[in-house]
Amino acid sequence: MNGMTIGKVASRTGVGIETIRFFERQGLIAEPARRPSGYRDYPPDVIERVRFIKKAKELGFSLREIAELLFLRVDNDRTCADVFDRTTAKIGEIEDKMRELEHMKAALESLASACTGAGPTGDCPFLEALERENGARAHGRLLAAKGNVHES
Amino acid sequence: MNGMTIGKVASRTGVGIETIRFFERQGLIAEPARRPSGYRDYPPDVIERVRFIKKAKELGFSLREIAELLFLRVDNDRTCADVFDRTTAKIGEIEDKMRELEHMKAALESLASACTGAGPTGDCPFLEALERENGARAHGRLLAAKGNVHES
DNA sequence: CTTGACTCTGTAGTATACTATAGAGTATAG
DNA sequence: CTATACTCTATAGTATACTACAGAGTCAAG
Repeated sequence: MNGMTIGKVASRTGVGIETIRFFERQGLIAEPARRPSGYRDYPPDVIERVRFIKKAKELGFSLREIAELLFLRVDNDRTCADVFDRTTAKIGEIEDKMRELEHMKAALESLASACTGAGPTGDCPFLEALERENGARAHGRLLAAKGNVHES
Repeated sequence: MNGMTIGKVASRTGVGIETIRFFERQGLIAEPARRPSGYRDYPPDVIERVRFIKKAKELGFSLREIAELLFLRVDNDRTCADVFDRTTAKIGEIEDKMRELEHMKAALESLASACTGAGPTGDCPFLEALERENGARAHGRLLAAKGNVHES
């Protein structure tokens, strides 16, 4: 029984044929079996893998980082504790991203509600809304993610 | 009195001098005032702006998208309703990113807990964990974000 | 058994986002 | 004053992630 050709994978994932071959060269997807003709013959699970790569890129992960996620496993080189550490580190990175997104979302919501009410106040309403969020955070909650504010 | 030189902005934001000039050429930060020497003279709020650009990039926004966020405002070209629409669209994009991140986080947590227990099961434990999450979602919650699964 | 769509390898080109360098002027500590 | 650090413009180079050929072979409907 044959699997999918590269064109099928491309159309089912919304990723170009050239890009899929590129991912293969970069080691992000395994070299597939070949048909007698030399055509690549993909197993079904390549679809999930390509879709994951696509999504992760949209979330700001580089192909190198995506490879790290994809190769998180216990094997000859990595102990279970090592994988656990890397995994929790990745979880931390993701939580950071989520916090920043939540922050941006709050700023945009503030901007949207300000818009329905009064007009613009300053030069960059979005950054002002973000600042209001920063202020709210500093007083009410975490205070994190403000960077080093002191002079050098 | 004088504001900051470009080197100060660079050290306080963790962004290179060349990159700040690049952001200026791209229109992401306004051309600053100049000192008699020709040196750029930045107001304090450029710090927040550069930090925002840096963070937004880490969240997978392109410089073009970041510019769109930065220029969300009511002016001669844009009505209030237009800004409201764009803002809510951006909020939607952010919510999508957050959902994906939550999904990845759950997969990684599943991977971390599986690791402390039994050994690896298949070729790519991470994608398997992600699949388990997909399954859980399809049965318990949203069912969204699975893409088009049907044949073409 | 041909014709049009698909795939192969290899190489080259593009877009985005920096990053480095040259050559000259400016600022400031000692 | 002068040495060293900083900044200027302009241009060129790099890394990442594709994207587009060229030229040849393969597949599948009619």
